[in-house]
Amino acid sequence: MTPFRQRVLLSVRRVPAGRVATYGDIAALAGAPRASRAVGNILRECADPATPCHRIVGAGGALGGFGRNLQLKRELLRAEGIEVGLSRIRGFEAVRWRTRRSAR
DNA sequence: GCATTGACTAGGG
DNA sequence: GCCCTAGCCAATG
Repeated sequence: MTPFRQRVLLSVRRVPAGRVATYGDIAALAGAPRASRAVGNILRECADPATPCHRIVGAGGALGGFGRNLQLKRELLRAEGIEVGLSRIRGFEAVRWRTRRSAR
């Protein structure tokens, strides 16, 4: 478990239910605004049950990925009150989790 | 230490 | 709105 990875997972846990954050947001909270890609690699494992990795989406509301369970990701988000289109979050800006530091 | 990979992003066609 | 390209980063072999 590398320090960066811990910061990323920690940041993901800070996202409240019913809200979503982008890989870039998480990267920024973890201290590396440009490491959105690396964040994806870390979430790819998604081994920690305490980490709501399904709340992390791509910029602009793109679903992103979820391994072989992208379908599940949509259901989880939908269950939290987030409307998901074919490949996008509906009302993304409205449900996007924002804080002083996550705002670019 | 270099090369490859991937749940990314912004910009252009 | 979709496809491609070029940067960017951490993890892995």
